[in-house]
Amino acid sequence: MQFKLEMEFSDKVIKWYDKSGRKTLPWQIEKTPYHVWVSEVMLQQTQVVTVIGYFERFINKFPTIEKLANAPIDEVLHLWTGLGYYARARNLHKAANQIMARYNGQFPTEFDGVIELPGIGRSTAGAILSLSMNKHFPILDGNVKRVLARVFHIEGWPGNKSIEQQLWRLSEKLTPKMSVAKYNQAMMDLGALICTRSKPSCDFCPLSSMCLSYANYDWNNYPSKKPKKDKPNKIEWFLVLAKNTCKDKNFKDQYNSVALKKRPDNGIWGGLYSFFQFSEKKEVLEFLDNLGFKFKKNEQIEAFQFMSSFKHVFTHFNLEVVPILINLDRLNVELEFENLNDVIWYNLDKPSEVGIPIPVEKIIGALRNSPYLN
DNA sequence: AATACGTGGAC
DNA sequence: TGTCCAAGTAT
Repeated sequence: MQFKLEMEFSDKVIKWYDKSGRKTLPWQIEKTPYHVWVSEVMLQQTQVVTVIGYFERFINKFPTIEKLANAPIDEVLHLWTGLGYYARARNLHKAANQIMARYNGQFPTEFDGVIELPGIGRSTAGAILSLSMNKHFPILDGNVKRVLARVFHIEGWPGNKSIEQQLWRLSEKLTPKMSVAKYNQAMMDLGALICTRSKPSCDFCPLSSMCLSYANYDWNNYPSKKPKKDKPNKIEWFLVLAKNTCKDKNFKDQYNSVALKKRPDNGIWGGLYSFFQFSEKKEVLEFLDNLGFKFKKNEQIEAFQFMSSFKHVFTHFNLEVVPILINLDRLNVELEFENLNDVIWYNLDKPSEVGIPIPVEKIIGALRNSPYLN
């Protein structure tokens, strides 16, 4: 009895995929473990339309696991700039090196070996093994969760451990022995194209005849919403130290450069290059003092140039960014950073290939397109 | 178990 | 304009 329902479920899903599923996304052309791996990681919490360009640039730059493993981490993060969740890029790079060391550059083919790699959890491991090797493993991404929660009326927020466990059991039970690759891809496509978050296209859904949410017209209640939480507001001063700002094109060796510092590998924007950041304004002055950078009172006013502040929204807090520009040329001083680690002079005309957070990109863009540095 | 981790699409 | 949340994982 149960057996029949499961067969019917996967059969309908697979037949729908043959007619209406996606088959020509960039990572579906050569479904190697490497391509599927990179795409699955990029697609974590990120929409397909955003990923496509990043995937193509990434694979073009790092065509093999070996090339990725041997690349400098800054280059990897450069290709990830703007995609967010930068730990994914650091873990990808780390995992590539593990694959070189442990598996001679061949992507592991056993579940235990795959899930051991940093940045790969149960769902991503299942996706790689099924999509690229047709191995029998279930997946449970946001799409599958939504489809299953609606069809079977699974109550509760899937972020809740026990709810997630229920969904995993369902996914295990429904995943067919045959055609796993097609079935898993079909479930993701079904969630992305038909069983969408809002206004699902139930008229075109192969599962409508067995869907409890369709029968009750209550798809909006499944899956349950995430509990709301207050987002704190934070403010951060970005110190923009600029030098060599001569714009005379006939004068060689004159560049527009700003100082950027590599952030620690853990925490927000880990491994990316940002301006010196301070949560208190007075810390900016203390920092300059410590560099031996003494201001006279009136000099300070001339030296500081407040650029337009702006808001940047994260998942878990709102950030107001206040860029403070100091044009070192005007002060006729030279700051030495020899005593500071991980500082680069980022040339606005010849950008370094490093990872840059979006707010830093915005400030750099403003410098390029405005008279700030003239 | 709950929280940290980015950015942008959709409505 | 604000809200939700997208092919999740690590700690």
